[in-house]
Amino acid sequence: MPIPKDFMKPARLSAKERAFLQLQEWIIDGTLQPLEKLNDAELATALGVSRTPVREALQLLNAQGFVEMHPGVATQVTAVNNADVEKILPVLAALQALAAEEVSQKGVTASFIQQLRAKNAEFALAIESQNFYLALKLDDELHTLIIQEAENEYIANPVSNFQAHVRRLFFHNSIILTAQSVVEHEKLIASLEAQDAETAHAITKQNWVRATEEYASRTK
Amino acid sequence: MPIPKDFMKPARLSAKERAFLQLQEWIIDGTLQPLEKLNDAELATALGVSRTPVREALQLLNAQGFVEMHPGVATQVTAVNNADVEKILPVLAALQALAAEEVSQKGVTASFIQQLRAKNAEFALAIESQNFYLALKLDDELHTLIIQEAENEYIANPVSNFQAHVRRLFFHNSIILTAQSVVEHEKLIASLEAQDAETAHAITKQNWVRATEEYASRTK
DNA sequence: TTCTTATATATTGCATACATTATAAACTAC
DNA sequence: GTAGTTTATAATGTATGCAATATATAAGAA
Repeated sequence: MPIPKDFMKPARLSAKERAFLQLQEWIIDGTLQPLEKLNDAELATALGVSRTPVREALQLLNAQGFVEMHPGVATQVTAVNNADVEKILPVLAALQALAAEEVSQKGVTASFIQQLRAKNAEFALAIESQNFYLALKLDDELHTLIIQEAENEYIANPVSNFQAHVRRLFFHNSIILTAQSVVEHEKLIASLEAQDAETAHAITKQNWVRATEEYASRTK
Repeated sequence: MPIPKDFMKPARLSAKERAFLQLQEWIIDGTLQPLEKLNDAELATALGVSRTPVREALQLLNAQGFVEMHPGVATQVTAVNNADVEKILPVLAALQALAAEEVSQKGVTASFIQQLRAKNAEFALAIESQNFYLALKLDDELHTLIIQEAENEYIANPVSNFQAHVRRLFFHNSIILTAQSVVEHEKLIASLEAQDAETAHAITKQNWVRATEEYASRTK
């Protein structure tokens, strides 16, 4: 019986990876608050490992913009500026729109379209039941499906980083999702199906731009 | 006499930062060839430091896509796929175009426009004298000026990473620059001056898309 | 011979001790 | 009392030793 390789991999995570994932989660969900001091020795004992893997994880989080390092002074969680919604979402929109455009040009299979529709149906249910965190997660997954299809890691990597930042903004009450997204998703899927790259691009961008504007109007 | 803060900073770089910058440079300019094995102990002695800062630098390079790590086996320089030009440039174009759009909407000062024109003049000279590496560097600097003006680190960070990858592709003879860019830059500057966001966006995108197409046509 | 199993080796991963740096407190000189 | 200097402390940065892992080699049994 052939065992899929991918199944074996997650079995053993290195201490560094565990530390990274745990700290990132804590920063995103607010367990570790913005500007909170991160003493590596303290974190090491808390995570049951030595300082080395903790420091390595902190440096990666620093590269991702979740942690600020001041050599010889302190390491701390970065601040959360709610106004950053207006900085991130346009970039996320541009990248996701580019992916949609590329996928549309390449052409798609029927089963891929079916996957998207299924995910959008789940998304609609989550919105309807006002489970907004689940909705955000499903929205991410829907766009990630498209990005994986684009097979462009230069899009996929920054997008996955931005999604993490968006999740943190969500936990700090900076983002809202509405039923309007369900309609937009369906339009997006239809344009992919019709290989209409221009519309696919436009709709994807509109999807996040609208969210940005909703944020802006709420804060006025 | 007030000494500018920024002047003091580069004076002392940590061993990790020195290792990172040196290794990145070596990977970009081909001193360290694609797929070359990177033994951290070896690199440590070569750089006159211990394994720790070297390993930290390698992990950052891994996050940036310059290094591949296979735990317990080997660490090596990532491969260079010349076809990646067609993956990176559209993304770089999309991000730089977004920056140009934002700057255009915000409005610009006369001195900023003057800076851009000066840089483009240098760029034109470099192209004319067929100093293509200098030209690439000046092109980067021109677009970086615009990106700094946009004040959006979610654009600036991935772009600076992509520029590093593009420089590596240049050293592996995957990219060419032509005098056409000089004309496009001038059009871009004019559209920024006129606060024409749409044109600024379109020109910036065209600037790299054309380079991509030139690459594609050369490889056929 | 061929497949299996030990074993040796090389590499990365982790833990810990030490060095360096930056800040704040205490102390001295004026 | 205040300014400047010294000293103490706490944090990060670096070096080194050891552990764990993966691969290749060699040995042994079928």
